[in-house]
Amino acid sequence: MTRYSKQREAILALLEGTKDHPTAETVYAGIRSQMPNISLGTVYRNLAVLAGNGRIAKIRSRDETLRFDANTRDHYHWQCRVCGKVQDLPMAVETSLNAAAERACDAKIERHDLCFIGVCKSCGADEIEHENVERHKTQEMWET
Amino acid sequence: MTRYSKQREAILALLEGTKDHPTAETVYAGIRSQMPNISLGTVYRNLAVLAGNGRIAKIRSRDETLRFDANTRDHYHWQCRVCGKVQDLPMAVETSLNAAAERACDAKIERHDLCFIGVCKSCGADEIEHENVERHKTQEMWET
DNA sequence: TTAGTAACAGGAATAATTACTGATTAAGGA
DNA sequence: TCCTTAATCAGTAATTATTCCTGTTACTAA
Repeated sequence: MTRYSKQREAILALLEGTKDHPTAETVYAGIRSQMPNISLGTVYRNLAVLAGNGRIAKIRSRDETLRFDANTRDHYHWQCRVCGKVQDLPMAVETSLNAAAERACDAKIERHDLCFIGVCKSCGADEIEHENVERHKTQEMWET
Repeated sequence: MTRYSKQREAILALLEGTKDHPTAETVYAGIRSQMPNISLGTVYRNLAVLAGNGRIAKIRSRDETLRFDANTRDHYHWQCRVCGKVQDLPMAVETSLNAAAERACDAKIERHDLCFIGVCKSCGADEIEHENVERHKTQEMWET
């Protein structure tokens, strides 16, 4: 039986009030300003409870730690590969992909997670040319 | 300067010889059978080097730890939400999605990671009905 | 050969997350 | 309104995944 708790409400409210996808640690920092002695364990526990309820979604982008999102309507994300920022993408979900995937494997496909990788405008501005590492003969040999 | 090493070669060979997407720990266990005193740190370091080279790809599915894949051609994955297994999906990559995404955000989109979620055949067989948790009035109230 | 340095094994350190403990407190019933 | 009980809490210890450090080994180029 899930019971009301001020802490859980605050966590949900924080997530609903942001367009970001904060990590557990970020949620903790945010809640602490209004509830100074909440514990990190409580944040983790409630994120798990809320995710279990389907009130929030856990998302995970490449190389990143777990992030949370109060927008549980199925939607896509994109991440800047330079600064690592993750954002919602206001575009329609291609549900037809699920059927296509199901044709290609032996499973009942229910949904999909899609994250685009790119470079955001501000990072693109000062992006440095990719280093063109000189490859040594030896390396080429075994790297073939 | 990247230099030849037996350990790195073994790690790459193991990844190339599997259709799985092993975790670092799994790679470690696999290599240890043929090279008993390789260290876990070496596995991590070489996975990072190989991923840096583009020889392998890091993949991350929801709720999972990092996994590695020697197939660096862009391709999709699917994961069983019951047993957690991750597999390749033999279907074409929808590169047109990148352009669609780019229209929806202020960034240069380069690629995308797509992972389908479903239930594999063997898990589907013995899947149990989702518990229909009785919601209490109080919970409804604050959960609205 | 040998100097230089990438890579190694082993282990310590860090980061993220989960589990435990005893104290609180919401919720339903007397 | 007052109890009972179990969910939740704060605080902390433990675990897990990953990275970093140290002294040693062994490719490579000269």
